[in-house]
Amino acid sequence: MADKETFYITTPIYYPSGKLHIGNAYSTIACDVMARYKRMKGYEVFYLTGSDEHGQKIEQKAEELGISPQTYVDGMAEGMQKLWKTLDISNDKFIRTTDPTHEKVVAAIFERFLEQGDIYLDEYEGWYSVPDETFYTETQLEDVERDADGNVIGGKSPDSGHPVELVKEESYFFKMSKYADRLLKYYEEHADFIQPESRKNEMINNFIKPGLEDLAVSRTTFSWGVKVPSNPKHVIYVWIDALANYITAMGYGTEDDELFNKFWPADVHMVGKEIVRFHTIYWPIMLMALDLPLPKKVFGHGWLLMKDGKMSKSKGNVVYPEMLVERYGLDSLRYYLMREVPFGSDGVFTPEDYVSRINYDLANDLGNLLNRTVAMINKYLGGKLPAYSGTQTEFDNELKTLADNVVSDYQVEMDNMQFSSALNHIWTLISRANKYIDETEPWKLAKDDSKTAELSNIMVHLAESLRVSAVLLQPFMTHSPKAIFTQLGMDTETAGTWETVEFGDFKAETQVAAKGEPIFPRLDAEEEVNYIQAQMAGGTPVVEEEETKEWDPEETELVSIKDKEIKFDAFEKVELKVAEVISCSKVEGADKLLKFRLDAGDKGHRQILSGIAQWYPDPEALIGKKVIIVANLKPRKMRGEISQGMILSAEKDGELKIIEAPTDAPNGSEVA
RNA sequence: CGCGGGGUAGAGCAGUUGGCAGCUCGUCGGGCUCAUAACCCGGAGGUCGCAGGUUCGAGUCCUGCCCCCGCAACCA
Repeated sequence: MADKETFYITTPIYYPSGKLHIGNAYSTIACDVMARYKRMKGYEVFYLTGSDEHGQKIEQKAEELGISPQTYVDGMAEGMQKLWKTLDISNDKFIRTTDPTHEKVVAAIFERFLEQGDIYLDEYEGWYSVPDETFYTETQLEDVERDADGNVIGGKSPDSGHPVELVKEESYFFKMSKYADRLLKYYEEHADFIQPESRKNEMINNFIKPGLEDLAVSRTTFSWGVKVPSNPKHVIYVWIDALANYITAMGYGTEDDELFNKFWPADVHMVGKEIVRFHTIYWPIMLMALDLPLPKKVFGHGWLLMKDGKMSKSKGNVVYPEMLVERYGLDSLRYYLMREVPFGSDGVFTPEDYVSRINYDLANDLGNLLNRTVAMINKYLGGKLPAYSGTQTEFDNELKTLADNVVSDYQVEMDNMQFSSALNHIWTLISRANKYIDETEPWKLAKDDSKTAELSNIMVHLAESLRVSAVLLQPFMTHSPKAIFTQLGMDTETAGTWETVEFGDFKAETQVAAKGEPIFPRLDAEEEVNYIQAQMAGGTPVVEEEETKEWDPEETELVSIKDKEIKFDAFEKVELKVAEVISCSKVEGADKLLKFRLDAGDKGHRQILSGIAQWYPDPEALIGKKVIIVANLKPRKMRGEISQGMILSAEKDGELKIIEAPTDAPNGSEVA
């Protein structure tokens, strides 16, 4: 007996610098659906997710909070795994880049690259952008400045536009260019390596054809990471560390590499479109250098956007999955995400869509179909359902034919990870079944005792439609399919297996549930839309009836936009001062910026730029007002003008209002 | 000429290799009574952003233009 076919699928490992939102849940659920589908079809599946826990940002974040980086990431990793549990994610392992075995293997991989000459040490002059914490190559820079001989003497970061400085730092480099030809050849020979197709051209045209630059793979500016064994002042930089998780998680490079041998190469790396580049260029090259087979597919999915653009806390449009699960159930969330967004392109979340989808698809079509079917079987047949015995009428034939088509169409879509389309197909069967009831009019047959056989046959066909739908829904929904089998009196094991996916495969008499509870209760659309919006806006739910209770401040749930509480000393570092507006005008050629001349008790006046022009069409009206500024913020240039601080404003829904200080507060007085 | 994604029914979207323009919701009308005020049928509603071109035939291919949205510019 041959071994089962294997299937190895991964999510990106998430960087734990904030609370996970619905977008992260989206990637992970998508992988989960795929993993469950493959398991159902008999594959031996390994599903990996995890967290990427090194780097400067983590180091800083932990410092701000006054805890060690390890303590910080421990907490974040725990939170992440709790969320995956809430979402019924069926991952086989959760890899952390701070796992000792991972760190050990990463260090060994690095040393091997060094020995092979793939990595070399150079005291390298690079163009470094401080705010981005990133080095750029000459070809990446924007607004490049050159001297008379054509040598580059300056430029701007392609990410933020900040001027870059020439920094001399010792760094290790990976010779990417060495492998470029082999990589292109791999692309050619494996047409579906990068999906969707459009991203492949983007990679080739933007990065490979212009010539791959060597990649800096170590840092000396921070220490939270894997040290280079032979030169411990260097920390291995993110990509070698992070990407290697896909093989270290399987035991590669250790004595226990059974999993690795069994499952590598990965069948699918699921990634967001922003990191396609690292997974389709650097990762394959690293694997070539390790002499390992390359993954079969990298799928770059789109983003789940909000109606007014990308999710952002200041816009008040962040949706957290926990809230949706708690109020509407997990299956609804998983269904919505997989149905609403055509996989590969971007999708939009709106509360209206969310509620509609639940009501129309889940409550009205699917839930109600089950409910009316079970009710009729009880009412007309005493709850007894005979075994399936083939099609009797033209209506039966049509229904069965459609079901057979759905089963095969479904597989095509699932294999291509077109989850939305797969669900679409399932719903054509559900709709057809609802129509079948109208066509066959069971309530008429019920009045005639001689028609019991006919009636039974109709009910069996309905039950089979529901059962097939439920089988196909199993990767998407972790509760409802079982509830459907149970209400129909079917054994959840035998009724749900892939072997019985065909219409008519389930052949047993059953006794249905005496009273079928609706599996998806219908929602009051208006009320629920309001509820979700209130949650998105920042959390104060619509409950107001607790007025009468005595006020206990300890019980108040403090609503904070930032993720973590800060200690007092972190706040103390910020210096706030009262300043008087001496003059104020729009910055020439800038839409949003106002330029303030301020008396903040300095030796002379200071200038601050603020992006609030939109709300103050008459800047001169601000002259003489007292404002509050952050006085010890590092000055930076904007639009060529220096800005020496920041003016505090109140923000709600993206609208800004300057906070004014009392008019009799002396200029320069500290706000404490 | 910064990069990228788009413009198809009132709204949100599908439209594979060019071959009668579709889906969901809404809307109007009808049917049914088993069911969660659910279900089923039918109608109305589209210059496929604009202008050219290729073709027997273009939403689809080619050329030019217009507009919108992300990102980056300027939001500390």
